[in-house]
Amino acid sequence: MPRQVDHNQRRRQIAEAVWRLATRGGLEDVTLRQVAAEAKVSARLLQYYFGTRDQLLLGALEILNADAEQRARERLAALGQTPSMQALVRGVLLELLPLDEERRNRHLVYIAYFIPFLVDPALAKVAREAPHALEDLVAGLIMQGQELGEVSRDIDAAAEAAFLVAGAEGIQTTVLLGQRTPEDAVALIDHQLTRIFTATPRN
Amino acid sequence: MPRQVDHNQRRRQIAEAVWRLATRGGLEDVTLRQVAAEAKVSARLLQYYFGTRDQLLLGALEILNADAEQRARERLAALGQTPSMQALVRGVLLELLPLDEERRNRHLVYIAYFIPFLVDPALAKVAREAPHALEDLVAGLIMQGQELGEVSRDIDAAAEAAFLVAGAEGIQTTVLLGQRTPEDAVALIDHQLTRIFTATPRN
DNA sequence: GGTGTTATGGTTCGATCGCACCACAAAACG
DNA sequence: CGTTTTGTGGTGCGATCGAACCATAACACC
Repeated sequence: MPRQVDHNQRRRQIAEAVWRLATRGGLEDVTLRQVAAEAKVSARLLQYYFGTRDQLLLGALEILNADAEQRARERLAALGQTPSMQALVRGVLLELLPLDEERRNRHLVYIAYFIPFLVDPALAKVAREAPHALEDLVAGLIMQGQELGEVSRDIDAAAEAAFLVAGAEGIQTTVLLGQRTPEDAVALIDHQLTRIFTATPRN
Repeated sequence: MPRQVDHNQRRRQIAEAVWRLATRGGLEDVTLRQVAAEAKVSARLLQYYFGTRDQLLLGALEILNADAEQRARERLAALGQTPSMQALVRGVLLELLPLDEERRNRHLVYIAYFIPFLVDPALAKVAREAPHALEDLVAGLIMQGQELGEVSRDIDAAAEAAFLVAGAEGIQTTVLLGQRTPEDAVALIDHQLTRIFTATPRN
């Protein structure tokens, strides 16, 4: 029956099984047999599409990252043509929070991968760039806010951006553990945002 | 040769082996045989002192938590008899940062345990209390700072405390990944502290 | 319509896993 | 001094792991 199948779709189907297992029981539960059963394919297919187990884990992560990036872009685009800098920063930070099943699972997968990130050089390279890019993005938005008069000149954009991103990441953890509701998490973010974005746009 | 051995020391010796393996390769590398080899005891001893593998993981975590608590108390006591509220909050937050090998490894162990925390009810109970207690502690210190005039009355103590703890936790992650130096991490914390603790003590 | 390539299922192997079980040495106790 | 308790090593079992291997059905191409 072959040759009419969409390889990307197959890889995605398998990758999603990896995510589900990783969020459910950590990386140690991501065995070839379990993935095969979860994805409802034969174990042989995993080898065919990804090769070894390490390559499977890496491949599944890359697909996840590509997904996350696209979804973030979509959500930011949904803010409209001329959003305020505050709304943009808010959108970026909220992307880090486990506000829906998709984002929750994504962060669980990242946590499951964390230790390998520190050890395996191949994985480390994948992780190195993203977070710093986020900080720079937020810092740039705050500085634009200063240009537009939405943010006081007294604010240290870089320092505040770094702490905002770090804070969102930390809050994410508490939400995952059930120590805080998503609503409280958003409220904490907004509390900091209203502190930083005090001035009214000069326009 | 038995009966003159210190059980607590033996358990600690084994627990330390668990930590080392967990920080090195995640929980999936913490097998009974590996732990036995790392702790330089026979595999049989693990069963004798901890029982099943799950109990071993849980026991090792409890020892780690007890350690962390005692070390934190020591470090806070080292601040002197009448430290300022700002210094106390700083001490608490810095405890969350991987500033030395001990704290770095401790946080790596926590990350390795994170997924099981969400799944296994026995582990979940252990984790549930600690972080919230930290937030309450910091919030209390900030409110004391308001009483003493170190902190403006306009500050929302609870919200700031939550964001400080979350921020410290998020910064910890970036330091572990090598994206930020420990010095930068401390500087970010201090930047927020000097914002909150503006007023001079009324004496 | 053969022929080669692509996609898939099934099976097997050696290693390793958690854990139960057995043997025994040293101390404690009567 | 004998017996019980406590601490330790070794070994074996059933299950499962990752990965290699074999077979073959469906399509592409000529």
